[in-house]
Amino acid sequence: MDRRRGPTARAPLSRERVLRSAVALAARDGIESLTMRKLADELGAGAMSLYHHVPNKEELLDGMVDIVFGEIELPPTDVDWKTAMRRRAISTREVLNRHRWAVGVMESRATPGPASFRVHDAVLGCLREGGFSIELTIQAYSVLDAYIYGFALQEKSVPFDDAEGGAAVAEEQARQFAEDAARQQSATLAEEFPHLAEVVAGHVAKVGYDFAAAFEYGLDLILDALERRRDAT
Amino acid sequence: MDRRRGPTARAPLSRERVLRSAVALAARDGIESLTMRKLADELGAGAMSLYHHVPNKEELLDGMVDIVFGEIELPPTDVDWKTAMRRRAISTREVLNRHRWAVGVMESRATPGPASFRVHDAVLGCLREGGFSIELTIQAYSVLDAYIYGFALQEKSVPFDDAEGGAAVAEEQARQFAEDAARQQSATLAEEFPHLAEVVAGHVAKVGYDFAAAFEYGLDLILDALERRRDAT
DNA sequence: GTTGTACGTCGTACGGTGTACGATAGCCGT
DNA sequence: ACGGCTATCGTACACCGTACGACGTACAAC
Repeated sequence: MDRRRGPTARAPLSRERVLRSAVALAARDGIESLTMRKLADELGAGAMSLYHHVPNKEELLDGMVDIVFGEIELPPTDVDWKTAMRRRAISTREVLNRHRWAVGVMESRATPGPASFRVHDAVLGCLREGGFSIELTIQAYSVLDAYIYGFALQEKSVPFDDAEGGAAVAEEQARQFAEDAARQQSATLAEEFPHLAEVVAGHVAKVGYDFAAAFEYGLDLILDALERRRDAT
Repeated sequence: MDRRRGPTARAPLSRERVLRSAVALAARDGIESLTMRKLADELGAGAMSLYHHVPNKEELLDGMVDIVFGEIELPPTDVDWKTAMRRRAISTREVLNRHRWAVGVMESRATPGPASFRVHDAVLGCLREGGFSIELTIQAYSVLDAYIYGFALQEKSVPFDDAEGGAAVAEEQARQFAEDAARQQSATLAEEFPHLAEVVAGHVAKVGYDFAAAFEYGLDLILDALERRRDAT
């Protein structure tokens, strides 16, 4: 059969096309249903054809992660370090939120790609030019990235997106837990975990929880603290 | 055959025993080789027997995570909030480091167990009694946990444990990357990513990288910043 | 002591996974 | 025209989670 011409023609496979299709498939159906066979179907190809453009599934995931890194906005160079880092942090959260699977697969993946190197380098450069010593730059980088990825990790394991949904889910979860507690002889939620109950029932369920706002609050807290460390001594 | 007496006797299965064996197996052989069959072998039982004590593998993982949470030291109540949170944060990092797989499986797992509730409640209580408002307590909890888990996540994806190993690996990685760059027409690492090169070659490779120290530096930075926020207004 | 029943155990089997291997078919330099 | 090269893909294998049903045994009722 002719693979290049005619109405049944198909664009030729390539590493780029394979990776982009994989990202799209993961976005649409979730990472756990990203299968070599499904991915090949998506591309109108046989499963084994993929292995001519990607050595194995591990490296496929590596490549996907690097595509995600490529979507992160580099810290702008025409503003002060603080707003540059702020922009880049917010962009990173947005990207990790758009590709929720990415946080999960980044862990256990030790070989970063070029896009990853690019943002690491830009961030370090931004801090150095902002007047941070090498030691402080390393620390700042460590704290910021830990916070960003950790926040994305928490956010990922929560089944809602907006503040109102947060309130609803919190209420539901509290109700269900109280039910569980009632089923056995144990005390109710409010009795056994009073502080948790106070927070959930007394605040989150009332005003909801805005992830974006919470993220920026913590981010500014860290940025301010870093600035103080930089100006000390 | 007699399963209860004689030299071939074997302790009866139970949810507790299954979970503990699973944690041990994951610690020994890595989480990716934790298989229902292997776990059953480990317990001297058939694979399907496990399903009478655990509904499926997902809930097996949930149970394992809760065992890990149970190892986290609760914030002590006889010291001020700051040292209590410090102790608990360091303990959490140690536990997540002892069970590297835990960070990876926590994500995507949305139903927390009793041990998890216990530490959440204790942390919230510690902050509330430390004089934080409900809103600030939620923020503090969010920032701290994001930092702790994010740090553990970064640490996990690094193949060494101590500072000297860090220096060695950094050097090796830099060398390998330079080699990759040389193989194509592209510039060398130092030319393309100057800030990265500066940090890796100029500092990490020289003095090494001490994860524990870095963690505590960032932790104190955050704790100090939280204290300032609490005392403001 | 007998028997009915419920439960813990496990052999087998099914559908799904990643991927090794070898056959095939089109392209290009000669 | 033709021989190598490379991309494609059908088939097969080992391994995974787990549904199903047979089997042995503990225990309560009689």
